[in-house]
Amino acid sequence: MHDRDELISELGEIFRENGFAGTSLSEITARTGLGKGSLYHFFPNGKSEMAEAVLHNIDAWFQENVFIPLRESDDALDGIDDMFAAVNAYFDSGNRICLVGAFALDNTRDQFLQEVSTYFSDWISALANALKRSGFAAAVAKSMAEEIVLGIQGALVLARSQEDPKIFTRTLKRLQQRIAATDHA
Amino acid sequence: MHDRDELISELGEIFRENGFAGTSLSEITARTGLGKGSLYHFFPNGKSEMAEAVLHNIDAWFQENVFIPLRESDDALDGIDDMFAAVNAYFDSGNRICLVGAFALDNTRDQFLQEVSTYFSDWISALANALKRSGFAAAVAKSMAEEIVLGIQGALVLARSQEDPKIFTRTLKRLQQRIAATDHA
DNA sequence: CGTATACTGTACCGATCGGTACATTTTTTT
DNA sequence: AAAAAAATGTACCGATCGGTACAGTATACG
Repeated sequence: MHDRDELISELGEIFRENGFAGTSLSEITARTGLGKGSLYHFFPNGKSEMAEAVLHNIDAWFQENVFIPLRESDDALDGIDDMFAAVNAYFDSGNRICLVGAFALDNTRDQFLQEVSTYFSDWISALANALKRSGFAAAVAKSMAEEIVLGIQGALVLARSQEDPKIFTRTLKRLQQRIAATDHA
Repeated sequence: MHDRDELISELGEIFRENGFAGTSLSEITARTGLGKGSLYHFFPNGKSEMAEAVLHNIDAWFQENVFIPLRESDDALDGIDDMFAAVNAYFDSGNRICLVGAFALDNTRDQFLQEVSTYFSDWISALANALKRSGFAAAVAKSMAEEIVLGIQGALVLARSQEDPKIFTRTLKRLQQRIAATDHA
């Protein structure tokens, strides 16, 4: 494991596969090659601090690659296009789930409530902002943003259930298409 | 615990809250009031047989209350309306998650691949069938059905992440609305 | 160089894990 | 009532859980 960032993203993959409760320290030591000594040196609070770090990394990635472009791109529609491209890359064209969404579903959520909650609310508000800037009325923008974010989450669930990542990519296309097809007031 | 059915639905709630990996036998004995002796009498294969039973019960409920009405209602649009009502009731207006969707996200899926996979494919195909009967072209019906099922799953994720069940109910309304608003070929 | 600091491996902890064995109790059947 | 079957409580199993202690090693820095 080269650096801390690489370690944290490997931790993320482990949590994605097994869930938080389903991830054991022994799997972490096996997959990362790090002994408990090292692990607890980097994360004195153990498993939950590791998950915090992973969530923080995810947040930072989305801030940089999705939320800020959405809010600050000169052309709002360009920012939205960039979002779809970034999201498609991040979720590996439907082969990778959303860890935050997975955490949200069971009582893991309660342990990371702040992170889980703001991840989605930031996303929706950044996207609504871009839609508004692109000409939609505020209420319409808010509603569309919610629909898009939720559509992405649902597509990830369905894609995995069917072992068919194309469900995700075609959903992304449909959502993107609908923005273009909708009246820009 | 009156009967086996009541036991199985309590098991379902426990799995919903904790996930499969996060559910311990000790929590099950505490919540159901049944000792290990009884539990292993009813489910000789332990936790995974309990989950199988829960998934089977869910499937039976959806078959009866959703899939069959969708396929066999005299008026296809009535069947679809019934689906939305049944789904809203089942997911307790956004206060209850979809266990199958939750299982789909992590490696729990692999242990129940058949059940997870057919739950969604049955749902989509039954809904697509009703949409087709109501006048949509086959390809459109298939696409709409996928969009609706995935929208429901995404809404459950988002609602829980925000502790706001209204996200679910308003998504249901929007999806239902869109069927009416779309050209019936 | 020497010394402080960062990192790591190993042994160990009590608690809990899922599961088994089996005798006892309760219920059903005759 | 007697016998059979279903259901249950308890004690116990080895394995693994997350976490700690700490000595040892590597690395950075003066």
